[in-house]
Amino acid sequence: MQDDFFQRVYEVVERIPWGKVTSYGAIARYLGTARSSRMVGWALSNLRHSEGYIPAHRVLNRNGQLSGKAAFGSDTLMQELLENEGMVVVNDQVVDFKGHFWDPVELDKEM
DNA sequence: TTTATGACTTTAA
DNA sequence: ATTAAAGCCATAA
Repeated sequence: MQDDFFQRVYEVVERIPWGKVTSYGAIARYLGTARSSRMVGWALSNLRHSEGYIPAHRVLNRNGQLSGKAAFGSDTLMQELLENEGMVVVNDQVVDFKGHFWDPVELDKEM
Protein backbone atom coordinates (compact mmCIF):
# COMPACT_ATOMS: atom_id res chain seq x y z
CA MET A 1 0.00 0.00 0.00
CA GLN A 2 1.34 3.39 -0.87
CA ASP A 3 0.02 6.75 0.15
CA ASP A 4 -3.40 5.71 -0.82
CA PHE A 5 -5.50 8.52 -2.04
CA PHE A 6 -8.37 6.46 -0.79
CA GLN A 7 -6.89 6.05 2.67
CA ARG A 8 -6.66 9.82 3.04
CA VAL A 9 -10.25 10.17 2.00
CA TYR A 10 -11.29 7.62 4.59
CA GLU A 11 -9.39 9.40 7.33
CA VAL A 12 -11.09 12.67 6.57
CA VAL A 13 -14.54 11.15 6.30
CA GLU A 14 -14.08 9.35 9.58
CA ARG A 15 -13.37 12.70 11.21
CA ILE A 16 -16.63 14.26 10.15
CA PRO A 17 -18.35 15.28 13.41
CA TRP A 18 -21.67 13.74 14.28
CA GLY A 19 -24.57 15.61 12.78
CA LYS A 20 -22.33 17.33 10.28
CA VAL A 21 -21.93 16.87 6.56
CA THR A 22 -19.39 17.91 3.99
CA SER A 23 -18.95 17.88 0.27
CA TYR A 24 -16.73 15.93 -2.07
CA GLY A 25 -15.17 19.13 -3.28
CA ALA A 26 -14.27 20.21 0.26
CA ILE A 27 -12.58 16.89 0.94
CA ALA A 28 -10.81 16.93 -2.38
CA ARG A 29 -9.59 20.43 -1.69
CA TYR A 30 -8.37 19.41 1.74
CA LEU A 31 -6.42 16.54 0.21
CA GLY A 32 -4.78 18.97 -2.16
CA THR A 33 -6.52 17.57 -5.21
CA ALA A 34 -9.24 20.18 -5.50
CA ARG A 35 -10.19 18.98 -8.94
CA SER A 36 -10.47 15.32 -8.02
CA SER A 37 -13.82 15.68 -6.36
CA ARG A 38 -14.94 12.71 -8.39
CA MET A 39 -12.15 10.63 -6.96
CA VAL A 40 -13.48 11.25 -3.47
CA GLY A 41 -16.79 9.74 -4.37
CA TRP A 42 -15.00 7.07 -6.30
CA ALA A 43 -12.92 6.25 -3.26
CA LEU A 44 -16.04 5.93 -1.20
CA SER A 45 -17.45 3.54 -3.74
CA ASN A 46 -14.35 1.46 -3.04
CA LEU A 47 -14.71 1.83 0.72
CA ARG A 48 -16.62 -1.43 0.66
CA HIS A 49 -13.28 -3.13 -0.02
CA SER A 50 -11.83 -1.31 2.96
CA GLU A 51 -12.23 -2.19 6.60
CA GLY A 52 -13.74 -0.09 9.36
CA TYR A 53 -16.82 2.01 9.34
CA ILE A 54 -16.87 5.12 7.20
CA PRO A 55 -19.78 7.52 7.70
CA ALA A 56 -20.08 8.03 3.98
CA HIS A 57 -23.63 9.20 4.42
CA ARG A 58 -22.20 12.46 5.75
CA VAL A 59 -20.58 13.17 2.42
CA LEU A 60 -22.83 14.90 -0.05
CA ASN A 61 -22.33 16.89 -3.17
CA ARG A 62 -22.02 20.63 -2.97
CA ASN A 63 -25.79 20.91 -3.29
CA GLY A 64 -26.39 18.89 -0.16
CA GLN A 65 -27.85 16.24 -2.37
CA LEU A 66 -27.69 12.55 -1.48
CA SER A 67 -25.83 11.66 -4.64
CA GLY A 68 -24.52 8.36 -3.31
CA LYS A 69 -27.63 7.07 -1.64
CA ALA A 70 -27.80 4.31 -4.21
CA ALA A 71 -24.57 2.78 -2.86
CA PHE A 72 -26.05 2.19 0.58
CA GLY A 73 -28.05 -0.79 -0.51
CA SER A 74 -31.29 1.03 0.00
CA ASP A 75 -32.10 4.35 -1.53
CA THR A 76 -33.67 5.35 1.75
CA LEU A 77 -30.93 4.13 4.08
CA MET A 78 -28.69 7.14 3.63
CA GLN A 79 -31.56 9.51 4.18
CA GLU A 80 -32.58 7.69 7.33
CA LEU A 81 -29.04 7.81 8.64
CA LEU A 82 -28.91 11.56 8.15
CA GLU A 83 -32.30 12.07 9.71
CA ASN A 84 -31.11 9.91 12.57
CA GLU A 85 -28.34 12.45 13.12
CA GLY A 86 -30.80 15.24 13.56
CA MET A 87 -31.11 16.68 10.09
CA VAL A 88 -33.96 16.92 7.72
CA VAL A 89 -33.88 15.45 4.26
CA VAL A 90 -36.38 16.49 1.66
CA ASN A 91 -36.37 15.38 -1.93
CA ASP A 92 -32.97 13.72 -1.47
CA GLN A 93 -31.59 16.99 -0.26
CA VAL A 94 -30.45 18.09 3.20
CA VAL A 95 -32.35 21.06 4.59
CA ASP A 96 -30.14 23.87 5.83
CA PHE A 97 -27.14 22.19 4.26
CA LYS A 98 -25.02 25.25 4.96
CA GLY A 99 -25.92 25.04 8.63
CA HIS A 100 -24.80 21.43 8.90
CA PHE A 101 -21.84 21.88 6.62
CA TRP A 102 -18.41 21.04 7.97
CA ASP A 103 -15.20 21.79 6.16
CA PRO A 104 -12.24 19.43 6.83
CA VAL A 105 -10.02 22.47 6.81
CA GLU A 106 -11.26 23.05 10.35
CA LEU A 107 -9.12 20.12 11.39
CA ASP A 108 -6.04 22.22 10.75
CA LYS A 109 -7.49 25.08 12.74
CA GLU A 110 -7.84 22.93 15.82
CA MET A 111 -4.39 21.56 15.33
C1' DT B 1 0.02 1.97 -22.72
C1' DT B 2 -4.54 3.55 -23.89
C1' DT B 3 -9.48 3.78 -22.95
C1' DA B 4 -13.35 4.10 -20.04
C1' DT B 5 -15.62 5.37 -15.90
C1' DG B 6 -17.15 7.88 -11.76
C1' DA B 7 -21.16 8.95 -4.84
C1' DC B 8 -18.36 16.02 -8.77
C1' DT B 9 -17.87 20.97 -10.12
C1' DT B 10 -18.03 24.78 -12.97
C1' DT B 11 -19.27 27.32 -16.90
C1' DA B 12 -22.18 28.34 -20.74
C1' DA B 13 -26.81 28.75 -23.19
C1' DA C 1 -34.19 30.35 -12.97
C1' DT C 2 -33.26 25.61 -15.18
C1' DT C 3 -30.82 22.50 -18.30
C1' DA C 4 -26.84 20.95 -20.98
C1' DA C 5 -22.02 20.23 -21.88
C1' DA C 6 -17.19 20.21 -20.84
C1' DG C 7 -13.35 19.80 -17.56
C1' DC C 8 -10.49 17.24 -14.34
C1' DC C 9 -8.00 13.70 -11.70
C1' DA C 10 -7.06 8.93 -10.11
C1' DT C 11 -8.11 3.95 -10.58
C1' DA C 12 -9.51 -0.28 -13.08
C1' DA C 13 -9.44 -3.12 -17.28
